[in-house]
Amino acid sequence: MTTTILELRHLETIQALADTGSVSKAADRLYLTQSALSHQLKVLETHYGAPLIERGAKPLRFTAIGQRLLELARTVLPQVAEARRDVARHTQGRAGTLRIAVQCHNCFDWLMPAMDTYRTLWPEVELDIISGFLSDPLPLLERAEAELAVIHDAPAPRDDLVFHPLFRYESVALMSPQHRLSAKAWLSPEDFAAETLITYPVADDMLDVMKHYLGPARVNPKRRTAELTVAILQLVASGRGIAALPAWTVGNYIERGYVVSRPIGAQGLYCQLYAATTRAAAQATYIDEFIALTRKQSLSELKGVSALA
Amino acid sequence: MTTTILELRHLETIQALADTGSVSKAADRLYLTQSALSHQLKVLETHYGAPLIERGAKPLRFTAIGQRLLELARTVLPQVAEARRDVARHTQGRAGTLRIAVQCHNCFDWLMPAMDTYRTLWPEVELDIISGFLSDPLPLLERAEAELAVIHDAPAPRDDLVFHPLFRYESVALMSPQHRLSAKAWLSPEDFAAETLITYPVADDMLDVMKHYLGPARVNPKRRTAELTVAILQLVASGRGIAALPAWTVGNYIERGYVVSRPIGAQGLYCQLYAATTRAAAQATYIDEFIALTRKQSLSELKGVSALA
DNA sequence: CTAGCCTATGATTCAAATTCATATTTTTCA
DNA sequence: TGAAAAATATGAATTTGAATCATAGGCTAG
Repeated sequence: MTTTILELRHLETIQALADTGSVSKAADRLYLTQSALSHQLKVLETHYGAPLIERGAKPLRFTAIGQRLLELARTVLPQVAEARRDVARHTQGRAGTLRIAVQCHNCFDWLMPAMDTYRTLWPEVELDIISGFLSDPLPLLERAEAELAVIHDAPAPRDDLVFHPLFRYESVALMSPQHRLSAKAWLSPEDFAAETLITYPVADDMLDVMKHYLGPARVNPKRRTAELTVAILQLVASGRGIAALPAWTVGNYIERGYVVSRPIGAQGLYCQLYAATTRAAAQATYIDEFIALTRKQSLSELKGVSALA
Repeated sequence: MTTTILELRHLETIQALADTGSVSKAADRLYLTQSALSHQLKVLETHYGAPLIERGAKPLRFTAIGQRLLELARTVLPQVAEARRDVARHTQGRAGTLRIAVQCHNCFDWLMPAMDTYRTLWPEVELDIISGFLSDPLPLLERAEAELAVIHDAPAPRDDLVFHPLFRYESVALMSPQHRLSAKAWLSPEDFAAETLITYPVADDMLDVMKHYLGPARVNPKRRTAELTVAILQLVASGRGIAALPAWTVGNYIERGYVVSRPIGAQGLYCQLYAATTRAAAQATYIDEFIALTRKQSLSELKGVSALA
């Protein structure tokens, strides 16, 4: 009778489809294969006897019934999420603390908006940022001085900690539009050698370019440091050197022609962010939700950011 | 991450649990086994680490988190149903006609309320009742003079028609409280033999007692007929004879002591109602929904009615 | 205490969702 | 336009997990 072929899973898919604009990207976000979503869609479409999306449309358009199901997803999924939170509040202890240890300057760019959203969902959770800019924040977790640590790259699996993938971003080289290197399609380690590299005043292993590109290539350019991103960009714009920053931090400046960006290496330099928690904390819904929310919000609002397996 | 263990299926289960007050009854309603629901519950409960229902409570009480999920089900499921209707309106032709052929007098008791509810959900569907009180309404389906026929008992499977189970009800014998047979716990065919049987003025094979009980026993009591249920009951109450009617039609009269009821046969006489449609009509969502709604509403509002496999 | 009803559970079966491998289509850019 | 890259579709294999079956355990009422 009321054979409910439709499940929440499908609504998640439809929402991801709308958010990402493509089947493959939606699959990434949902931690599924593209094939899985394609099959899911086919099941729904044969069930309804009509397509949900218009095949061969670049920004992915929904048909009328696709729209209607999307609307359903948009109203229903938040209600489900809210119920989940309420249930978690009942089953797990009342409130909780969430102290977040961050390594990198730029992380504030996405952490702050995510925290703002989170606060509306979990008002009772005490949120804190611990920013000593330590090169290794994991000991903070062990010593129970933080519940969550944002770290670069996937560390070796550990018994006591869990690593949750956040997202992947591209670090790009920045230079003034007049800079001689702007003629190149991408920068090699040698290109950096003769330049002044403008960075935050932190250790090398906290700088993506050094750790993953120039370090392995044994290139160590001259340095100049600035505390603030704007200061770095100002130095870059005035030709004092080149910098390397995550693509998302500089989108505006590039659009305005203030500076130009070039890939680091032929393939570009991609970096990965993970959230680390203790195994216990990973069980707590309020922490789990913070990670999921951060991930989702960052993926949809930051440029040049993509999902991570 | 946001591992949605919860699915619409679970919400359906929780709602059925609340509606029926027991796991087994809920299973019947959902066309699942009791075991299936028990397993479902266990999955949810181990996931949340807490029970959803209080074990060993007769009318089945929900825990706090069970309540919360029930609340979710009650808000979400209607939204999903509405979306389903909207999608059906898009994919299948605009409006539709639904002409219902009924065999039995009593069917109006549950058909009318169901039709009222249905009209609010599918206002564009033209609803009609065809009540010639024919003993076999199936030809009406074949001749496309009706879209749905309510019939007694499961007929032999046919290629061109689909039979949808509606529900099971008990037909009970009715007599005045002073009647000598009221001393018996249940009535045998012989008990009927010496009595006057008061019935609607229709053929024998449309009367449950005759068709399924007295007919096979070759008992053919004296008759007296009346058009209206109240008239039959009046005759019964005044000792002019006994009657046999579905339990749900006479609930009030029995409670007030106007008449008393006794099972027909030691096990009671149970009858089955089915909705028949053409195979094509069974595909149409608006017809399918009518059947589902009728079934559900009758099961929850009529006394002495139970689910049918 | 026993019969009857309801629920729980392990084992098995069955269905369905996902992945894998690959084909097909579409897009991009030289 | 052609070739490479990206995105999507699809059949088969695999894996997951949901339902049933068979049965045991509990509770209630007579």
